[in-house]
Amino acid sequence: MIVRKEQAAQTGAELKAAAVRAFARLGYLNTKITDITAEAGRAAGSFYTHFANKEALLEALLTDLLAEGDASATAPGHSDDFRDRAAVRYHVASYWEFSRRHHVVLEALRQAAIVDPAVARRVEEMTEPDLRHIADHLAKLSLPGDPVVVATMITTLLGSFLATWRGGDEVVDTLTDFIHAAVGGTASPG
Amino acid sequence: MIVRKEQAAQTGAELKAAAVRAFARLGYLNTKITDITAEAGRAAGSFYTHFANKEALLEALLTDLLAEGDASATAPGHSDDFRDRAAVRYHVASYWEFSRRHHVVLEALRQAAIVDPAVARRVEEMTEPDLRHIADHLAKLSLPGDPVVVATMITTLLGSFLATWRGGDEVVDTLTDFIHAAVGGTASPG
DNA sequence: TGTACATCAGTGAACGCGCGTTCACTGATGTAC
DNA sequence: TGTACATCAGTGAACGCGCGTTCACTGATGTAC
Repeated sequence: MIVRKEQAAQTGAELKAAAVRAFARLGYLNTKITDITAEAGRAAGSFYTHFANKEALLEALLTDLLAEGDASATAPGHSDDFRDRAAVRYHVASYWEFSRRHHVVLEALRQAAIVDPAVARRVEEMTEPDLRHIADHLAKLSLPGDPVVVATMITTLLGSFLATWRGGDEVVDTLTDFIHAAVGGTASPG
Repeated sequence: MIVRKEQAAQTGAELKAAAVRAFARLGYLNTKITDITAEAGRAAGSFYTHFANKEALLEALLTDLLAEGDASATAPGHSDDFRDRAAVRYHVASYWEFSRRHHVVLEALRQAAIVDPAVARRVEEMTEPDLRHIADHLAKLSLPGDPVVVATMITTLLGSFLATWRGGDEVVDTLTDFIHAAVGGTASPG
């Protein structure tokens, strides 16, 4: 039998889920190890059977997130001409959906990055492909500024705006219009 | 004589200046009281002659910042029609200049806000007039979205982008073009 | 299948480090007369 | 102006709280024979 291993994995998963709930309630930086174990209904010491420390748990959550991201990443071919409003909307909507699903972990990463430069670098590396992706799309347009700078503006705008905004889907359209117009897209009838 | 009082005020000012240097080097959240006093070349206990705690010192820095802000706030009349590129640039440049001068304190406030909801509220209150100011300008335009939402996008973009970007003045122009185009301004020759 | 021993997830009290904060003390500045 | 006392900024060692982390212990699961 391998019941014992499965039990342990299960407890580890429960601790991660409890951590996400605790982070959502208290914020990553304010969450103590005992907040997590209490949320999971376990003893304090139990935490260290599964994770070396709070940062290692966050790393595990990041791994889960990236695994899911990769699964849905290479989506069906989409237009990459940002003069086309639909192309912009596709990207904004993807980003929005991802942000909405994972906002607790993303916010936790942001907070961890503030205190720990190593995490900051990690988050940057993680964000870099997105940036490159968008910059590549932008390179085809005739922009007033460096494509990388404009791409940084767009990801910054999406990242921090979606992180804080507690609105509905109409924001996706407003963001789309904003960015579409900003990169010189043709006016849309809608 | 009032030498003693002056001396104390002087030391208090030195501690604030040392704190800003320490925050710049370590980040607000990572800075310990003794980092500040060491930076100022004083004993640890000296701190409490001037401030109740680290947050009180930050509040003092905020007061200084607001005082300076008010002094230069009501600048000579500027165009408030955002279809006019010069009007947009004026606002972006003001924001940029302010951000650049005070980025350490602004970043410290951001960090403090993460850990303490009371500070978060304070920062929001402090930012609110700016938001209203911009929203008012935008209300005159025919935008695709709610002016307040668009204004939030603009301040979010400026705030977080300028906070992280270590570039020169050419960014002001890129940001101006980005925002100007986004709010539907007419194309500019420059 | 049963017994004796080994392993290991989980427990929770205790330990100890880091750091904010205090406090008895010093020496210089201010005040009273 | 001089003396005696009061005040107060500044010192730095010590205190103590909060919390991350450890560790001896338990009881259940797994293994050997």
